[in-house]
Amino acid sequence: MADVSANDRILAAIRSIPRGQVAGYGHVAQRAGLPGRARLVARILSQNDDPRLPWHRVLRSDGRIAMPEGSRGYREQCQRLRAEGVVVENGRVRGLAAVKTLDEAIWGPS
DNA sequence: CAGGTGACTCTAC
DNA sequence: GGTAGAGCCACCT
Repeated sequence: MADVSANDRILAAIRSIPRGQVAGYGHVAQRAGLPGRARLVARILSQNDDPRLPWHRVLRSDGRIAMPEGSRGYREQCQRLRAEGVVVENGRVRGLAAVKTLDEAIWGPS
């Protein structure tokens, strides 16, 4: 059990996302040491139970909300992002490119 | 063990 | 920028 569960690593990666910032599933997965497991991240979030987990900061590679429009989580995510200063337009997030550029500035070039 | 599903990603048209 | 097809991994029936 010496290894930390991938689940916890993913949660930690999401937790390390600064407020007002957003990240992609693939990005989070890679940061958690699980390249290509973006689907796993999605599953974790769908099963997660932690209300203080900034899951709303996790978006798709297209910078879009990762759920059906009109869904309850969809509205919640959109509202929370706006509350943090993130610009959301038509289910899409603006400034995603800036995030990609700052991704190394946030987590470090390693 | 096989088949189906999902808060995904990539490439091609 | 949108749509379509294939690839991917973990979980459920």
